[in-house]
Amino acid sequence: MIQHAVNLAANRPRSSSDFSSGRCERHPPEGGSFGTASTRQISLTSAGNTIYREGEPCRAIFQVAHGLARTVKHTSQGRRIIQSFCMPNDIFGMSCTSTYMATAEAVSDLHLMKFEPGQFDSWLHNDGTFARQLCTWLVRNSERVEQLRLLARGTSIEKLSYFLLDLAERMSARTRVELQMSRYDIGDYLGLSSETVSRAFTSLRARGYICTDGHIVYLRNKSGLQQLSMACSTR
Amino acid sequence: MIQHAVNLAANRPRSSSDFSSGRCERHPPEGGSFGTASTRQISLTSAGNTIYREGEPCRAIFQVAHGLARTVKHTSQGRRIIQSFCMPNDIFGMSCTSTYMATAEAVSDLHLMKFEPGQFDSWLHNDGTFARQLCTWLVRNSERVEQLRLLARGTSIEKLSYFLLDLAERMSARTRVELQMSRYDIGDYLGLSSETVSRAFTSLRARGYICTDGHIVYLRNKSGLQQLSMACSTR
DNA sequence: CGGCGCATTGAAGTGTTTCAACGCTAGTGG
DNA sequence: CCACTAGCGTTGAAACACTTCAATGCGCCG
Repeated sequence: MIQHAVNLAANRPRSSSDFSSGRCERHPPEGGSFGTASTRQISLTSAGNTIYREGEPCRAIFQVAHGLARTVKHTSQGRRIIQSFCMPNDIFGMSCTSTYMATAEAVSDLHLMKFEPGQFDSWLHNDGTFARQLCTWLVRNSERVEQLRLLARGTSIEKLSYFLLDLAERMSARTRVELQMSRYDIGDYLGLSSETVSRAFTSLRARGYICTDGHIVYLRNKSGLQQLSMACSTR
Repeated sequence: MIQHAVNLAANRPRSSSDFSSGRCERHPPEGGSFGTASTRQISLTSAGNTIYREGEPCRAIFQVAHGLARTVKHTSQGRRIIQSFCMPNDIFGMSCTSTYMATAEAVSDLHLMKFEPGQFDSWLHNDGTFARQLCTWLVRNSERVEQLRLLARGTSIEKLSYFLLDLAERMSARTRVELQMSRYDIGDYLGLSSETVSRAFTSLRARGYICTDGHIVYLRNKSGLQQLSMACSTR
């Protein structure tokens, strides 16, 4: 069934969920865990490297241990969309076909846990707790992707506000957010050009909502950002 | 875990998959099925009715037997987004919280199968085949939602072309598609205003790619439509 | 028959993209 | 060691697409 690959890690479950240890927000552990020491392999990848390409047979499912990965798709006409940024604990590489549905790349230097795709089927079939955790993860993931669709009608500034707040939350950061990705990446994630993203940054800076220092962003007025992002979110 | 509600039925699995009978595209039945006669209840709802509202406690998970439903969300500022159109065999009403994450409404007169949400957990926990089918469904659903995100950068005409082809495929229609939803619905699904949708229809009509007769659309040049939709899809 | 909702079309306004230019930084090779 | 190059971020200006507001026509239903 779930043989392997489509990206699940589109978004990490909010706040403190930790799939690999069997914990899940609002759903405390009930035993069981995502893989065992014997099935895990840690691999290192450096920034810019491709982990796998869309269409390749799935040889592994990954979970980020450290660093940032992205999964990307290209339309037939060459437009690029970033499907997800994968942060520590995020899973990617699952699919309901036998090939990867997106390309995965290391944004920064990366520590990855690797799982045998074949294991998933048997865990799913034999371990009820695992199955429920995975399904919860999948449903939550759907919700996050849906949230991204809600952004569709918003302005670039609203989208960027949402993006920054979301990033801060996923990184468990209060006000200091390190952007490891480029403006192009952000644009391809939010459905904007890199120039528009840049202008949105400038605008938020001019309003005093954020200030930037290289790749670090300081959220100076979170409630202001929240108000902006409200326009395109349900929270 | 999956207690009940977020809409899963964002999109029905491509072509002939039939979740309820245990069949799934590319994944033939392996026994087990989605519910049994004893757990099913058929309910009827007429066009325009609300099936449940966002935020309500989930009392049931639904599968469309006949007709069309939609699930909608509203941003904090009142913008409406249609999350999914649910066609026969589509499932909706699942969530990883105990409340519905979207509102479900009947677009046309509707026959629904109702399932006890509590059952899901126990099936998931005890029936490995059910778990794998559900997870496959969820992953496939994620892929479809991702596809909708790919549309983000396309023009209104490209989006509408994709929408019409997708609808035809889901309805197993060759060239004759009955639109049960309004221009507003289509707009809120594709992230466009109803006027822009209307203009896109006019444009496709002018090119001779489609012709319309009331709520019926005839696809006159499918390869032309495909070429247009290519810009914002991966197929 | 009147009223209402939906579809269509026009025109003006707005936001984003595209093309272009420039500064900055980091990495490279002479 | 330093110029050189390449890539990224920023900003400007023009072009483009979509939205918004407005008006009209149509079909349906009470």
